[in-house]
Amino acid sequence: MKIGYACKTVGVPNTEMKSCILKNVSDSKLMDLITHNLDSLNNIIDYNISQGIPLFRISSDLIPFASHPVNSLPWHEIFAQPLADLGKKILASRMRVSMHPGQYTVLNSPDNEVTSRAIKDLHYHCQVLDALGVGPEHKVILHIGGIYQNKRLSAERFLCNFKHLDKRVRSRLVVENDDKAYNIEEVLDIGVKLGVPVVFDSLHHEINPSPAPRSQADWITVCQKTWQKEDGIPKIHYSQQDPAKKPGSHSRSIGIGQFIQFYQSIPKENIDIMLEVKDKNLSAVKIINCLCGDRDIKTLEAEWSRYKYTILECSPQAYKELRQLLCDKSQYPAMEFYTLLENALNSPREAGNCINAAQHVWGYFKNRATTAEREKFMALLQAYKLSRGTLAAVKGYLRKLTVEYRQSYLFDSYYFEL
DNA sequence: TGACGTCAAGATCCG
DNA sequence: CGGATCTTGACGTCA
Repeated sequence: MKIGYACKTVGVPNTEMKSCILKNVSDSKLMDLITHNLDSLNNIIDYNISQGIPLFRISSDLIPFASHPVNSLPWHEIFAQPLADLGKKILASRMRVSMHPGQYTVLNSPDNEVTSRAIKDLHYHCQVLDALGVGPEHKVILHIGGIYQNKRLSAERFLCNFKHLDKRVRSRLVVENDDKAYNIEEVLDIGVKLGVPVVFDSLHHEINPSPAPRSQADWITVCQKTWQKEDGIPKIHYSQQDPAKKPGSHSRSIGIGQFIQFYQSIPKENIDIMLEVKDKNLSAVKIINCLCGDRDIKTLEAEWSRYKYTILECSPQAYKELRQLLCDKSQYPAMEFYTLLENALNSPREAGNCINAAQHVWGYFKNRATTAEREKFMALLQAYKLSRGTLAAVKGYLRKLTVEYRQSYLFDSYYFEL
């Protein structure tokens, strides 16, 4: 079983995808952006390997305006070598990758212009995976689309348009239930008719369930049967509702307790789980560390080193408890560790604790900073204390010092992200 | 016509 | 001038 995350990282340097707006597009701009994005993707892959994250969705932003007429670059040829090298690295580490066009790629639209753009976009996504040289088990995930007053006819239009896609594209496509229009039963009907694998999305299913009285585990089992040998291990999407936001909004992090409850209810074999969550790789590492019995305390210590200043900000009490939890080097208390972390991160932050944490971080610089830097930090901190300045300004300055003085321990910390 | 989702790019404001 | 903060963009559907 593989656990992974989608598109971007949190707290990993040099991994961002860059783009530009349409009116600023030029060949040279696109060349720069693609060069940068491929470098970022390479850094993401390296990070995934270093953390033992075996499943990853590549961002559609990799090639800006890829399926737009404004991009006429033969990027596929120009960047053939770096793409092939990336693919080799992915395969050598046994990582599984995927891509997922967004809600605006609609194959079943009655508007021919829309479907024609969708076809181009699907072609682009497959082209990336082809250029990487990865097999057909590295998938492109697609939703069915709109309803247009008649779901039956709209589903038939999907079937018809799908059958006209390139064979290469068809061999990579999988379909997924969405949170508004097509529930899992309807997607399964389409998937079975086309011989296309179906991805079960847990949160979409909770919001837009099929009326049929089946459990999530049952639907997953049915979906698993739509995956053939060449499609690889059946995959599902898992996410949790953000309690403060509208239905369908992904949670800040994956609650480990709720995840384990779900995990215990589903088939353990023959399944990969893609997490969709705001804290991205952080939740993936958390889940993997909790499911992996053979990791040791050093793994948690490395995690602690990245979370500690944020925890100090949230709750000095939790900070103490977590330090104590990691004292016994013969244990591997992953569940307790992450449960404590989650509780702390979910608690509201008090200014006093934030100031305390900032002063701890300042400790890295106080013996090497110039007088001007010291005065600047003190001024920002004082302004925050008096509600005349923001914590963001204080932390922004600490981040700047972190880069200037190359404090790698802080640079790898989530203090500036969480 | 605007909300929806996404979040960096771009624009503007501020000291 | 640099940094902080606000607005726009790019996509298609639906109310």
